[in-house]
Formats: sequence, C-alpha cells, structure tokens
Amino acid sequence: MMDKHYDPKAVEAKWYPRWEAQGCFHDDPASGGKPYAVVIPPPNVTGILHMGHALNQTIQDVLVRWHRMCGDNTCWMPGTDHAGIATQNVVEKALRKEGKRRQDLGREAFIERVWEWRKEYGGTIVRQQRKLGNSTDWTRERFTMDEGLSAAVAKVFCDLYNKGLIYRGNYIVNWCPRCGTALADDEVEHEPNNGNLWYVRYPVVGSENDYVTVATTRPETLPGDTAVAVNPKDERYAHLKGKKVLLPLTGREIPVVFDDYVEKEFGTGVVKITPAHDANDFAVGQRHNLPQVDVMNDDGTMNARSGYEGMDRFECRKAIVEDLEKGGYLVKIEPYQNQIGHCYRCHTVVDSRLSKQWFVKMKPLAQPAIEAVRKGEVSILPKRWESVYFNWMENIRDWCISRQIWWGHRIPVYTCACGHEWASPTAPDSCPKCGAGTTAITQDPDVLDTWFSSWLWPFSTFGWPKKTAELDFYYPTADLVTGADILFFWVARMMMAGYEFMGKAPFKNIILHGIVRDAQGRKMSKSLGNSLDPLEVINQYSADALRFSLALITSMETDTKVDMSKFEIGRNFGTKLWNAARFLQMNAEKLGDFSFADYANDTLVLDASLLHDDDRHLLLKTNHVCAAMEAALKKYRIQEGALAIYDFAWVDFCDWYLEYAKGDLNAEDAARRRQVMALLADVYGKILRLLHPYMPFVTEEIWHQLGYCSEEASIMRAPYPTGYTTGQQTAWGLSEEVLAYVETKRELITGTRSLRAEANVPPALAVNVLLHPANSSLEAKLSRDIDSLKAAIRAEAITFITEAPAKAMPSKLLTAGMVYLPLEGLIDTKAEAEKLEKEIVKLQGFLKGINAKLSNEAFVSKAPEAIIQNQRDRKVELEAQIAALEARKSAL
RNA sequence: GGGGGAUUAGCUCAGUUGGUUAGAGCGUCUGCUUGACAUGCAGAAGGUCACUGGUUCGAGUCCAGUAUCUCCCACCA
Repeated sequence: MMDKHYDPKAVEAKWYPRWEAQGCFHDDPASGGKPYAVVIPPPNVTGILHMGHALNQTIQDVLVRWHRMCGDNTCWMPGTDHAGIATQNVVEKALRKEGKRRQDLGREAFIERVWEWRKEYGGTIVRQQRKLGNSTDWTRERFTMDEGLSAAVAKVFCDLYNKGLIYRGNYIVNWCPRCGTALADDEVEHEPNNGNLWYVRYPVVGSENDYVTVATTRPETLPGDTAVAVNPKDERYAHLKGKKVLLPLTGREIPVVFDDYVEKEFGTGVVKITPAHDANDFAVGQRHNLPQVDVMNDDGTMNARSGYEGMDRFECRKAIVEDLEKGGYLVKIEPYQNQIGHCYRCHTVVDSRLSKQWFVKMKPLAQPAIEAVRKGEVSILPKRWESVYFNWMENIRDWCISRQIWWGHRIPVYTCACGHEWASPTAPDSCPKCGAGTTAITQDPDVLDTWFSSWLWPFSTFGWPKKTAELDFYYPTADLVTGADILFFWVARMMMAGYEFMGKAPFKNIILHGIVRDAQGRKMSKSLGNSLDPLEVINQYSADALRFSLALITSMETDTKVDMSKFEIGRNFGTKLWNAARFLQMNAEKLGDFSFADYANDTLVLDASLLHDDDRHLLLKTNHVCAAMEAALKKYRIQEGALAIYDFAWVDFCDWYLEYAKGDLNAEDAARRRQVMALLADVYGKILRLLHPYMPFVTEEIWHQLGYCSEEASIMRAPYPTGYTTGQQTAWGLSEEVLAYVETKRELITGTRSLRAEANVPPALAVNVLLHPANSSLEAKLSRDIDSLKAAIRAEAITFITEAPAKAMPSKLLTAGMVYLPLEGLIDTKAEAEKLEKEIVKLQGFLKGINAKLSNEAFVSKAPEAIIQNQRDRKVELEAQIAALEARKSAL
C-alpha cells in the first residue's frame, strides 16, 4: 500500500543514484535514431547552485526528458568551466589566510594548488545539479581545462594565429588593479557614480595671463597628460593654434591640439588628453602623434612618473586636488554624475590602461554567424533577441583574449632568443627558425580569457579536434538554453566558433530565458542577501516542487519573480497526484486481479456499450491535453505545458472525473467497475508520463508504486503519450457533442451548488431539485445520468418539470434549463425579485449588444458567417432566457 | 544618446493567427474533518485590460503617441 504521505526526500534520494547507475541518462551514437543533443551552459567550477541554474536546467531537462520519451537518441552534455579569474581569486583568498601570495608559491606550485582546490571543492556544483534531477549524461562530463578541451583551445589559437586573425597590440584595455589583469569590454560593468568635475587651469605658455580651463573627472591622471584638446570649430580657442600650455604641478609643456572629438558644449570645451589612461584620449593621441605617459602601476598605485609614487590612485586624486588648490590651479568643483566601469568579478573600479595584449579579429568571424540567423539556419527565441544579436554582431569589436593571471589555458606563443615568434599547440623542442634549444625559448606568460575555451563547448565536448562518433552524430546540437545575459559573452561567440571551426552552426535553436528575481523584482545577489537557495527549496518542498513551480511561473518573455511561497504550487500538486494514486490503488485492490502494467502502453480497449458520456468527456480531454503538451513543448512554451497538465490532472481528472467515478466504482455492475478502473489507469498513466519531464521523481515513484512497469524499468523510457487513435475515438463515440453535453451538465452541477449555497441550504441536507430543462433531448440525456447528478448536487430527487412552479422559490437560470429549490418555509420574495431583475438587466445588456451587431449592415456583410450565426444563436438563447426570468419574476 | 521589455483581479502572472460573458494560482469571504487528498473540497466577492487617439463590422490582442517602471548597449572629459 502507498504511504499516506508522500516523502519526497527519501524518494528523490533513492531515484537519482539509481537512474545514474542504470545508465538511464546515457545514449550512444551507435544506437542510432534521431539525435537530440543539448550542451549545458557550464557553470563555474567555483560556483554554487542558484535559482538561475535551477530555472535554466529545469527548462533543459523538460526538453531533454521529453525528447528521450519520444524515442530520440538523447545527449545532455554536462560539465564545468574553469573560470580563470574567479577560480584564481578563490584560491588566492585561501592562500591569503595562510599569509601567502601566489607569487610566493610561483606559477607551477600555484597552478598545482588550484588543481588541488578543484579536486576537493570543484564537485560542489555538479553534486547540487544532481539534486535538481538533471538527466545529464554524467559519463560524458567535461571540464574546460581537460586535456581534450585544452587541445582544442590550443589548436584554435594556433589556427587563428596562423590565419592572422590573432594579433598582439599595445592598446588601451580595461584593467582591474585588484585582479591584476586586462578585461574584455563586456567584462566591465558600468554603473552610475556620483563624482565631481574638477575645473583646472592650465597656463598658456608665452602669454602672461592667458590660460585654459579643463574639466576632468579623474585629476589623478593629470601627470600623464600629453596635450589639451579643443574642437577646431570652437572660436573661443582659435587663438591657441600652435600654442603650448603648462601642465600644472609638473612644469611640463604640452601642446594644444584640435580634434573633432571634443564637444564644444561640454564643460569648458577643453579636454586634457591622457593617452595612456583613457580610450578616447588614446585615439586622439594616435591622430596627433602624442607620447603616452603611463603614471600607474599594475595594482592601482601611482608610479614614479606621476610624482606621487606608491600612492593609491584614489589617495592620489585627493592629493593632486589639494596640490592644485595650493598652486592656485583649481578653479571650481562641480558635483557630476557619470558612468564608471567595475570589474564583473570583484567589482573593483576598472582603469583604462595602456598595455600589450592579444586580440582576435572578430569581423571576419562574425559574418557567417550573422548570415546564419538571417537565413533562419539558426533561430533565436524569443525572436526579439535577434535584433539585439544583429546589433552587437554588426558592431563587433576585437576581442581582448589575454589575461594576466596564471589559472587558465596558457597562450601557446613562443619566442626564441633569435627574435622569432610562433604559435605551437605543444611545447616546442627547438626554434623552427634558428634551431636553438628550449633554453632559448620562452612562452608568453599570459593565459586566455575563460570564454576562449567555452566558445568551443558545443564541439570540444564531443572530442574535437579528434573525429569522433559523438561529434559526427550529435553535432550540430539541437537546442541551446541560456539566460539572455550571456548572449554576447557566450552564445554569439559559440556561433562564430561553430562556423569557423566546424563549418556548421553549433545548434539549431537558441532559447533565451529571463532572470530570476526576488519578490520585489530585484536581481538576486549576495550583497543584497535576497537570494533564494534552490537547495533550501528542495529541502523544504522537493526538487519536483522547485522544478514544477519554476516552470509554471516562468514565461519566456519576461523575468521571473520568485519567493518561497511560490513553491507551494509544486508541492501541492505533487501531493494531489500522490493522493489520486492512492485512490486508484485502493480501488484496483478492491477489484482483485487488476494490473496497471496493462495500461502502460496506450493500448486501451473499452467496451463502448459500457461507456458513459463522462468517460467520453475524459477521453476527449485526455486527447486534448496530449496535443496541448506536444504543441507547447514544440514551441518551447514550457509554462503552457505545465499549465495544461496541471489543469487537466487537477480539474478534469481529480475534481470531476474521480468524483464521478466513485459512484461506479462502488456500484454492483462488475464489468462497469472494471472498465472505469481501466479508464482511470490508462488516463492516470498518461498523466504521469506527460508530467514526468517536469516532475521526474514523484512520477517515477508512483509509476512504480502502482506497478505500471517492472522494478528495473523506468518511466524515463516509457513512451510519451500522443492521445487516442482515430480508430479508438470512433469506436468509443467521442465527439464534440459529448463534450458540450458534459460541460452543460457540469454547469448545472455548479449552478445548483451555488443556488444551494445562496439559499443557505446546509451542505449535508439532501434536497429536492426541480429542473425545467431547456429542451427534451437534454432531459433524456440527463435522465440517464440522474444518479451521478443527484450525488453531485446532494439531491434527494431531481424532478423534471414542464412549466414553472406556481410557488415562489429560489431559482437559477442555466444552459441546461431553470433549476428550482422547493424549500420549506418562506422565501424572501423581495430579494428574489431583485436577484431576478439583476439577472434580467445583465442579459438584456448582452442582448442589446448582439442586436446592435446584427442590425449593423457592415457587420452582417463583412464578418465571417460562423461569427454571425453564432451571434444569431446567442440571440435566440438570450431571448428565451430573458423570457423565462421575466415569467419567473411575475410569478412571484 | 541608442535600442528592447513591461503596464490585465489586492498580489504574481496566463491570454496562441483580432471574434460569445477576459482566465489561473495565491490572498480574501462563506461553508465543509463527506472513505484519495485540510498540501484538501464546495461556493462567493474582486478587472474601464496604464492613458489618448487611430485602423477594423469587431481591439486586452494591430498601429501611433503619452505616462510610469525596468533592462541592455554606448568613448562625452
């Protein structure tokens, strides 16, 4: 017997290792079939599971499990990302506790230390992913620093290098002084900053009282100025042509240059130019051949050239402002809000800094990736992201790929003492040019941006550059599911790598979902302390509840707001299913030799002569829900699918059909009892399978508890239900008329219950009900269903009447007809009259609208016939109803 | 500065190509420990679909504008 209460903790802990051990997540190219491959966005190896992962992976697992049940050859590739800067930061932090820096260990020992860390703690997130129920094929798990993936990185670098698509250059890059490395443009987060605009006077050389005033937000870079610039059209400064100004505090003379870059309206119209510390100034400097004076060190302190050696950059800012003031150079200070960049890893204020870095030329790589989306070879959902993608790709800038850290793929560029430089996927023994040995050869000290390995993920994980069966079979992968926040970082770059190295798209569909936010709509973050821990949700409610609730509340179009209470939806649904299963099990046992295994394969046979319309209604609705699920999942409308199965299981199956079936399950007719049970088993089995992709654990548990499959088998490989065949439907007499009739009957039930409640009839009291049916055929049908009808509305008797009763009594107008409650004692005729009047006014309102439409020449001539007929039918119906209500009212 | 998104019940959100009386969950109110389920059942209240105009026989849905909120991109010192 099933337990009275479902225990998700025990059940989830039991199934996952079993699935994994039995190879349920594993498919092989050799077994053929239609490939369905998905690569997981690899989480950082330092990461811990957050709600974003839970959402992202729920969507993927729904798709993957669905495809697997549809019989596809499925591969969901798991793995982690070595996350260069983030991981190095974590290990350095640990070192600091021991009072050491990475430099104290040296490069090799430090890297060794990171690997140790990875061995010990790197498994956290993949353990946590298992708690979610991800059906990832763990036998294929990859890490971006694996040997194979590293080989792919080296080959890609060398190929691009040899093609001339990788170059080294002295450029302004974003520099994080805390991480001590360059950052790519998109690794910098701009945030508003309440700063100042300092107005500083620069004397003009050669004239007594003439000076220019520049406005700057970063006075500490002043010692690095090598010019001031004005707009050539700015007449205020035309006289400065060929002049020099004196750089305050330094005594250096710097030229005045004329450049369109300067906005006349901003500040004073004069800009100080610091080519070594600002991207724009760098460009101006190039145009005017200005020297570049770097005044800072790697760690954000000032260097000797600044004259403030060793001082922190922000301290120096204060010091310089003070010195300027003392020297009489400071004109004024205005509060000013601008955007300043922060490191996306450690949030330190990023500096623009001149340095030598490696870059990838992106324009040639972007072209095929743009074409692919334009031609529809790859589609992006929701579609609106396409324009964002195009916009970025068409304005793409070169990618700074070198990082001045130690943890990562070291740049495979070697330099010989003879001056020769070349790229090699493996460490060279000698210089290919002069033949000198290893002692003369040095490797570039930098490592590659982490994304330089993850952009290869869709094929490097399948073994590339080796030719493997997996690569051949699963590439291009099918769907890529990720948050829109890494569209540029990752998705766009994978597109480029796919076309460049494989000659094919990496995936066919890109599915972008929103971000998970807190109840107030804020991003979840550690600093705000508003993060919900998925593991805590699993602990409190179960993984199934987490998954189902997320699926149900997440629309593809917008971000998702969650709070703890949202997960009750999934938990309650799981409980509902569990209890329905218990009900089925109890009734099956009463029958004796009933086996659910006979109903696991969609081969239901029914005796049509024993079928009731409510059975047919359920069968029809089952067909509908199967179709709805397929349609929803095909369109990646995960939420729609969740809603469809939720509604069907809860409302149609439990609320209506189970209640209806109770009567027959307790009746004398053994054949009928058995058939109802068969029907229940068949439909419930479909519910479990339809739902399994969303709630894998509870569905598997019930599938086994009821005995739909053998001990060793799994619902994971049971066929996904497609609904009943047309042959079955015809044999069973399923039709739209049946559907309409049962809906009418249900309205009668609901309406009568409502009438009882309004009339304050005690729930337990069986009453007599009079029904004046809308038509005779309905009366005939309802007569056949009279027992279940009586049970549903707790009626002692239901009497069909042909005319309205003379006595005043509570009544209600329904599609099925007019229902009366012949109650003992007095009824409030005044209240009753008011109620009727209200109803009449409402119906007359509708009727007026319909009459207006029907008498509108344009409507009648232009609207489709079906719509017009619909309105005509409605009009007749309304008129009859109003007449009935009027009659009732006058009878009071 | 450029671009996107959102605005529907007290709250969180559905609403597919325009077509009967706009839906769900939660919350609220009333009543139920009825033989699967109180993590439940039955019933009820609650909406000028942000605003203005347009297209249309017909608009929550399409178009334009306005307002508020949000996100992304961008080199204004």
